[in-house]
Amino acid sequence: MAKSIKKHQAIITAAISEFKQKGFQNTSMDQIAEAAAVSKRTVYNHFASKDILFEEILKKMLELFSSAIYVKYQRDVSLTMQLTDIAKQEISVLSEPALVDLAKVIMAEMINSPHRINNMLAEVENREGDLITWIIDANSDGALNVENAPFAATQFFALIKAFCFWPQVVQGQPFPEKSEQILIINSAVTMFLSNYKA
Amino acid sequence: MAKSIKKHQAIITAAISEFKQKGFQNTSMDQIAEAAAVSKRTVYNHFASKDILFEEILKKMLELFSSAIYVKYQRDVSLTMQLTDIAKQEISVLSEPALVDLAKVIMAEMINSPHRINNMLAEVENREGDLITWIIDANSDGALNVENAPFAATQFFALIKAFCFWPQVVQGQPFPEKSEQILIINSAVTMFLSNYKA
DNA sequence: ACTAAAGTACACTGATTAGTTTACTTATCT
DNA sequence: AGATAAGTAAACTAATCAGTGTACTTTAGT
Repeated sequence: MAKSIKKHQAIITAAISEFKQKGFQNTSMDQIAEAAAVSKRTVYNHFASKDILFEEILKKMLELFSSAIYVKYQRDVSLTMQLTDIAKQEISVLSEPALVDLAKVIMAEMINSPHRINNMLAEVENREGDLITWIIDANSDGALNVENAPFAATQFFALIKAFCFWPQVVQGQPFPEKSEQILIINSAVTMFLSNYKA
Repeated sequence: MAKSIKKHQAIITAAISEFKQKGFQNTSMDQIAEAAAVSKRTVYNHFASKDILFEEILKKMLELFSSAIYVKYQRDVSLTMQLTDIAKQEISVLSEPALVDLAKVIMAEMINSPHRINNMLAEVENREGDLITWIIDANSDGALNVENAPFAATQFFALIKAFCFWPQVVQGQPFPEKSEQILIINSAVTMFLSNYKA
């Protein structure tokens, strides 16, 4: 039943588009149905309620961004290069417009249903795990001098997100140009290493 | 007419309390009236519409946080001490629960009325101005070596807000203890200076 | 071609809510 | 005390919206 799948997709696509324009609360099921060029009844045949539709969409969008950062500490590669690589990977994730959309939708729902939101946003936020293990490895190799790896990881990402995430989410600012990205990354890496290099 | 003023205050207090619990959209005027122990008609006699009530409250809350950071670059005081002082002032502002409430309410409205929200949040966010001038002064005194003062100021505050603002707003985490605050501040100051000290 | 699943159009319920009206009561000021 | 400004209670309007029921049509698989 290819038709059914197509309709299903159309509903999801339309709902994402509407939600990110107006938020969850301000989007009616009638609007979604119309945007999807589908009858309202069909929307309800695919998704039992507005809440279920919302959660399935959040889940779907989250999957897009659950990819881990690929890093492994390498003794024979300069710390600067390794950290730069990590930063670049993070920026390439943050630069997805869909991620900003997701973050906005989630933020807008924060007050209304914090329970539903918290885990999800934590997941988007917590791409720090891989950096933490990298730091620990570099540390036990004697290359870094970090007492608190999670703390340091948060600091490193903070130096990136201050330019490449929060301004976009909160103030709708455009994502920094490539040249600015390089500045941001280099400065974060230098700052981090000038403080934590063993 | 002291009575009238009291009612006015009660409405504002109740509205703030309701908004921060449920957001703007999810709070009805009946609920506000009830929480203020006031008739609904009285609410409308004081505030012509729900939107006007909302904007007046946002204005009022913002005033609470428009205080500038008090800093002036001093050649004869160590950079570490001066920066630590700046960080402490920033943290004391961020630690106000009312600020987090305000930020949450604003975030929740972001999608629905970005125009209304943008300037306001920019104001809450932009406490950086004073640090920028401090950096410029320190720079021309030869104590720092910063090419881009606003950029550096953003970095410095990012190192604080990553622990003392965003986790509270987004995930409802508790504000760090005094002992943690000291760690955060010291680490931010050290990191900043180890990179930018002339 | 036939059948079953899927989709449609549309009217409907029930709940919520911003904002109003009205007839009445309570404070405040002189 | 009497006039006036403010507050109250409760019913009401008009709109929106989630979700349902139904009778009908389209599509897909065999």
